[in-house]
Amino acid sequence: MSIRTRFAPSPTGYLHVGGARTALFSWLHARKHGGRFILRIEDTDIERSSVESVNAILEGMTWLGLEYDEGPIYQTNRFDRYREVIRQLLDSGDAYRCYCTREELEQMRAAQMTRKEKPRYNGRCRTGAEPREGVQPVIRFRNPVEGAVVVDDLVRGRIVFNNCELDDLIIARSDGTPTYNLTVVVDDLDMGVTHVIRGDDHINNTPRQINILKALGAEPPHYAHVPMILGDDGKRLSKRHGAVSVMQYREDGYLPEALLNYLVRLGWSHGDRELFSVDEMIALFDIRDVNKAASTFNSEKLLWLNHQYIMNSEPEHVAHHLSYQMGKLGIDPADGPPLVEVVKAQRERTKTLVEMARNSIFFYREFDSYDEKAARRNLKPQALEPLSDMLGSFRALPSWSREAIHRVVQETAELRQLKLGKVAQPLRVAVAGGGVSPPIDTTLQLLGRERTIRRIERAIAWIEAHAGSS
RNA sequence: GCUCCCAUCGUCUAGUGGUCCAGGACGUCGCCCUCUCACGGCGAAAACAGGGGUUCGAGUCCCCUUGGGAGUACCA
Repeated sequence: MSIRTRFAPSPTGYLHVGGARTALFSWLHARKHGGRFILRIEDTDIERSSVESVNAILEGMTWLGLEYDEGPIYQTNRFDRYREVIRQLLDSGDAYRCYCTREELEQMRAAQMTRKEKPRYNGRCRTGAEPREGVQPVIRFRNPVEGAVVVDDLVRGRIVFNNCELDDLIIARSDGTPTYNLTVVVDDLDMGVTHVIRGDDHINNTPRQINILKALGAEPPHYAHVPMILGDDGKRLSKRHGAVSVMQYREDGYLPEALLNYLVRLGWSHGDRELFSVDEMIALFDIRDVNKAASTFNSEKLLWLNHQYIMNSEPEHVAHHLSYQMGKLGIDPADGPPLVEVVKAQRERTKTLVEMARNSIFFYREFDSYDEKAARRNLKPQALEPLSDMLGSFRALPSWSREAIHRVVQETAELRQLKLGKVAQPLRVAVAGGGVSPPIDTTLQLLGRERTIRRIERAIAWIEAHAGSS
């Protein structure tokens, strides 16, 4: 039988990194085995679900490149089918109506707690309860009281739950809408899901779901419960607790492949290897190799990985993502050197695309003022002569090539008997506005002759104007 | 409280009873390279939570303790 996996988020927020990793594992498992990956939207909680969230999740999946083969399937479109299954369970005696009120249930739980018992439904309506005036019943699944449920989890190994620990869960609310544990079971069954890969916060739901499946006469799928991701503070990373949206990483200048690579290494590894292309992940990933322990999200390592991808990916690819950041800064790439060349010049020194864009603004637009510290250290009267020398040389330079520019800078240093730094650094501040830029010849070459000359003139004027005051 | 899960450097991890005085990576700290910032190179500090077993031998198997996490909803 061909493998089918699914990612089933509830649309109550954006796609966060924890969900993204679960989706990635599920996606990888399907891709590796030539199976199919299904996206299902678990929106039965109408109160908390929203179309904005659905769009945010879809957007995140698209940006990461986790394309799905089927879906998105919305549970709210399947209510008829759930009702049908609930009817079936009712008819077979595997479910029953419960007329207990919320208040009664709360009291019951409170009493159990004080007795140090596990709070659970006591089965009061289990053996046929009379309808009560003014109470719309819920429907409960009749869980077996004897025996045990054995889950052979692909990452956890064997987990055994005694049925006597489980209670009769609600499968339909008093308004008739189905609840999570019922819809999951029905959907996974109908969609032919062979491997349920999800967060380990669902481990405790698994035996209940298996029991429902059995009542329906179905064979349970394989389960793989992957550990949670913890935040920097060691607490669970979730929507409720400091989870970070996948799309935030796009805004912050990360490449999707870098995030994917970081996520796949959280809880999974392959020897000493750190870098995996998506194809390599597909080839090497095995759900059985996933760790059991929760892991902590480490932004520093993600940053390093991002830098690796910026340095080693095709410059065209990086440039494509850089253009998004340039756009946010209001810069038109047509106003300066080709983005690809900027990428090649900047990639070693910027860890994010945001940083790269910011540090490259001066190629496209005039800067307002010099970096104060850099100007104080470099734009001094002593720099006047070398700058003037170079201004003349650059005007006369037959070809605006890196080699020629480099020669000018070097010859100026020799002529004035200065170290290269004493000449290059003032020049750098003059053209870039600050003390940091790619190698000086590359910087000038990309900037172009006209801009270079104008900026040297500006710097000379600035030095002369500030000569007295410093 | 109860049920379930987890436990190797600060962090991600390798390790499937001997080859581990525990390997790699991020980060940190030195040194080298250098026109700035980086990249790169070399090196250092840094861990088997604790206690009992089993075994000729345990990071690796078992038990307990401790510490984390999840669930315990007419949420998913």
